[in-house]
Amino acid sequence: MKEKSGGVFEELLETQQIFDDREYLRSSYVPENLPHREEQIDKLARIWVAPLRGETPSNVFIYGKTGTGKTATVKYLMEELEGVASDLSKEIEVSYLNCEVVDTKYRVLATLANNVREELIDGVDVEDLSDFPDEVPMTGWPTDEVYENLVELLDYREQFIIVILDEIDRLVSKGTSDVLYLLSRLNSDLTNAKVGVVGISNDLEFASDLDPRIKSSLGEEEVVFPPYNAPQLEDILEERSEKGFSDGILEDGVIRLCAAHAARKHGDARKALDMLRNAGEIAEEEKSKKVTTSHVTKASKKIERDRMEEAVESLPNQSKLVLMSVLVLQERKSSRVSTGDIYEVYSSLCQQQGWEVLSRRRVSGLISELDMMGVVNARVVSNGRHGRTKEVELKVDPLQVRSAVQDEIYVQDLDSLPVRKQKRLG
DNA sequence: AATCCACAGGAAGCCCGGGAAC
DNA sequence: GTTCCCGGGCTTCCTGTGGATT
Repeated sequence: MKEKSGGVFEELLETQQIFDDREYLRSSYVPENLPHREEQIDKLARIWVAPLRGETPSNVFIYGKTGTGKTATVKYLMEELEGVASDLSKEIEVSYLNCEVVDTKYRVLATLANNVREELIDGVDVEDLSDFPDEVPMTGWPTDEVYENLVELLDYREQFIIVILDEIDRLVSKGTSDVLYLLSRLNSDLTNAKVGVVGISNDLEFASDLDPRIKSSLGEEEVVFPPYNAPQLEDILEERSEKGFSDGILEDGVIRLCAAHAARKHGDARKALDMLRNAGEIAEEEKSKKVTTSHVTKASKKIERDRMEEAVESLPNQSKLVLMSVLVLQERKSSRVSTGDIYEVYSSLCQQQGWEVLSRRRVSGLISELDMMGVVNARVVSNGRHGRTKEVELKVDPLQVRSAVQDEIYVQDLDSLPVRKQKRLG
């Protein structure tokens, strides 16, 4: 190995360092300073100071779209809270659940119980362990027994527990909102401990189809995180890039461009950061001395491409076949692809694969779905006597479609596919 | 003005797999 | 285990429609 020094690694070391520490440029990183969230932080801090004073904290609903800093703000405040609590030797525990993963009544209660149990084991002498309720298995117990177990664990000592339910709207849409009812009245079953519930939702409307009792009890306080505008995003990016990038590596306008892109996409700070980091990575690959706006443009395209590729790959097989039909038709006779054309090609492709042929109605629906995803562009046009149809146009790179689709589908002999006689138009 | 094409897209109901309740 | 229920994918049937053609 030694004689090879001077090779790859040294070369890499000699080139200009783009990143100082790219961790700061990831959206998962929780910064200690959250620009333009002073109002929300202030409001939440007022709520969560309660347990430090020995009072029960109010339950809170937090609303805001993705990338508006909800989770980061809450995590930051919780760290602070736990820090201050241990200074004052108060028992305050935080239990964080992501409801996208923990998405049933049983799992919420079980995960919560096990979290509480773990904290408890850390907090008290190990010899007491035999008194503890058992660990809840991830399946098997009746739900009410899990609940009793949880209550027992919570009440084991005087303490405050803050339960954070991230992506809480997932619970409601899956119809498991009765667990929220249980949580909302948890305090009435407790004597030593007090629980505060924090619900974080991407969906601003989600509370509207919630049982009014749950709504009023869990939503005692509401905090809204509005989307960032472009200047605010710039501030955030500025702050992160100071730590994340080497000094002076960013060309003027790079941050502004990233912010502008993301501001157009609903003020999503996560997207803005991804774009900035990607731009840096592209600059690094190109061994560039600076990160320029053209790197940002490339990053933006790359992100879009990756998104599309993932979308196409994760499509159900039937949809892939429909997409393939659009591709075939477009290559064959260029543009002006109509639903009827697609259906014919689709059904023969289907037979070729030995698959069931879906109905016209369904295929029409699948085309609409592809349209909504942005994989194709479909618009309804009327050709007078020749009827109304959708004109479909591929919106992604044909090569991408090919590579994504070919894993599952082997298309043989495209020339044998039917082509409808070209009708006269205009 | 009336006709009629080639679909769009809504409504209702079927089927099937999986999870909860019995 | 069985039964029940639910949601999603799908079909069938249907009504609606913009504008070239008659």
